[in-house]
Amino acid sequence: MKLKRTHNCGELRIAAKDTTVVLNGWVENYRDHGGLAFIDLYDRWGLTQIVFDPQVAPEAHAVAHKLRSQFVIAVEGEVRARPDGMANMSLDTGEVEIYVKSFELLNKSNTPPFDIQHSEDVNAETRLVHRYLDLRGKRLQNNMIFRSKVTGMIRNYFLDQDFVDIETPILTKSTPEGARDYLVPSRVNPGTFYALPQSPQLFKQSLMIAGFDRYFQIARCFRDEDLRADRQPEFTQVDLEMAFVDRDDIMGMLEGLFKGLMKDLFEKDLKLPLPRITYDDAMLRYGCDAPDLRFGLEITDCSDVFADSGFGVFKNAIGAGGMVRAINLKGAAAKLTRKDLDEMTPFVKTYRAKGVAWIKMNADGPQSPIVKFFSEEESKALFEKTGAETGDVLIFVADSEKVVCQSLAALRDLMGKKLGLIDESELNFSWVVDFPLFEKDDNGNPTSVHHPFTAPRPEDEALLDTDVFAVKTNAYDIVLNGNEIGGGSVRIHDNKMQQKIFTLLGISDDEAKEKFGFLLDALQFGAPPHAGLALGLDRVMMLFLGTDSIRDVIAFPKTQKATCMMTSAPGVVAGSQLEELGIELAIIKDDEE
RNA sequence: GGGGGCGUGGCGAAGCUGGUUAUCGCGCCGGCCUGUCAAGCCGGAGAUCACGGGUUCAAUCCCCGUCGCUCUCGCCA
Repeated sequence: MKLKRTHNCGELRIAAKDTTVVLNGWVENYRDHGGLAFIDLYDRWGLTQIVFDPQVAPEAHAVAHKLRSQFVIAVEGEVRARPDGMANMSLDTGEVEIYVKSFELLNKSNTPPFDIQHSEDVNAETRLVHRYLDLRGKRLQNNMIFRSKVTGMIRNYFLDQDFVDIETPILTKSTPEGARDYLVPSRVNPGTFYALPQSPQLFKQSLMIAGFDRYFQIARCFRDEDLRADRQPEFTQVDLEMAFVDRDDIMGMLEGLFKGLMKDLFEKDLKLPLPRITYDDAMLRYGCDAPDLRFGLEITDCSDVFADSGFGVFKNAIGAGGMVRAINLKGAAAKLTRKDLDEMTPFVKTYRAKGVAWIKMNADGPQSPIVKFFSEEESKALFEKTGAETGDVLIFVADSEKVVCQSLAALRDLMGKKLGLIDESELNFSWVVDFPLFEKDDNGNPTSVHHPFTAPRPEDEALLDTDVFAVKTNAYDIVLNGNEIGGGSVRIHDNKMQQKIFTLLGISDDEAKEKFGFLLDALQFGAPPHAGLALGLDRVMMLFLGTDSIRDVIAFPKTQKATCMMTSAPGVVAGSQLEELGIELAIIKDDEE
């Protein structure tokens, strides 16, 4: 190329008028008036209007009409102030335009398969096949640039705090529990496999034992599980670990990070310390361990009111070991129609609840299909307990604890939106603490709530021998607008305790040795007390950018079936490659039969 | 593994109680046009109605299956 740019497409202002500049970029749009022709030239910095005037440069003008969307050009021309009344104040460069003297066509472009600057409504297949074009659009460009800015700030923060950035292996070892692993066959060791890391957990603990007090990494992680709007098979964690610290040190470190980000990115002052709520409290009041605290609508347990109720549905649920809980939708009576209320039942069936009961507190008395079953004392106790007043709506779910919590948590979020209680511009951070160490799996056996390296609270250690499900941990999740964006814990740094936890999890000594032997060994060589946390960077980006899809914050995301539409990954491989790896496929493709 | 939504020129939509020349907007191609900025005016091209099967005299439309995208429950230590 002969014409190398002197400026980018977003930086020229009126002060540059009468100078000669060279711009490089893509043609976004052309408006050919036969005489004058205008071109919108853009790059990632912005957009500048180019003018082809036959009186200024007849040769350039003569070929300008051949330019098309996405052609790549270089123009040399004079910066001029736009004529009076012709400035475009919606553009940073809108007070100027470039009168072309000469230009160079650097490359042509096929007609793009969709409008690059307005791709929101285009079907996902087309956009993902041509991801490089979607990424050329302003929205995704801004998202990726924003992400780069944020990761830069995060790196600077931790480096300023004297953390060491250390890379850990991508080819590592499969571990039991947790998500399904992505496996990579070893050519040199036929029949064996590496696993891609679900997180650098064991490496960062090893780094603590190695003395790299204050480690961090922006690390790629891999989990072979089904995808969601906020879940990709490969995703990014901001991973950190510190030695000689306790829970509050980690939490304080994170609070400092977010305070800085909020200030630098949004010019908001984050009030510290962030609110803390215990896991038990969160489950009771919000039905989930990552409550959205932007609005109220707390859950009230009404089981004691209905333990002996004349309403069989409630009584039986309680009798079966379940519970009845309610949400008082304050002042919602006028906003919710009968249809809204009836639609809650199919909504909660997703969570295996049988239905939603409701009471509309009308001025002329409670309106409800169920209130006739209540005794006067029950009604009185209920209204008192839930604070129900005229104009409110009470909604109930009666079932097992899990179903009640899940259903009411989902209803709470739904109603928060529907009733307009959520300020979408708010970024509401909080901590959830004191998680249990174990929960019951399908067979009633203990399984880690966090991961098997989380330490029990010292004061709860005795419970490990008597009531494992009562043991709490110094684990902590950070929650943003009802989304868990990160979590961590104080780790086990004692070999005996680690072995004990493995035993409680039903991991045999042999298996523990095979899978985690190195960790058990390392814990015997002066492992310091340590704790850490991992942030889900993609989710943080989604929330900061206010987007509903994780695909909007990842340059080359995968589809729900975990394929890449641009590269067509995953793909079949040559038989010779399999042979080399000692692998034989049990699945034969149809067209090969 | 289960449930829901979607699939019609390049893109976005309409159509369908079964019979249409498959409609519209954008884009594309050609022409006109010297102040536009998602320019305007005139003309034109472009569609195996996702794929396969079935019902029917007749299927874009109804039924079954498959594929793809998407939301979601399970799953995600």
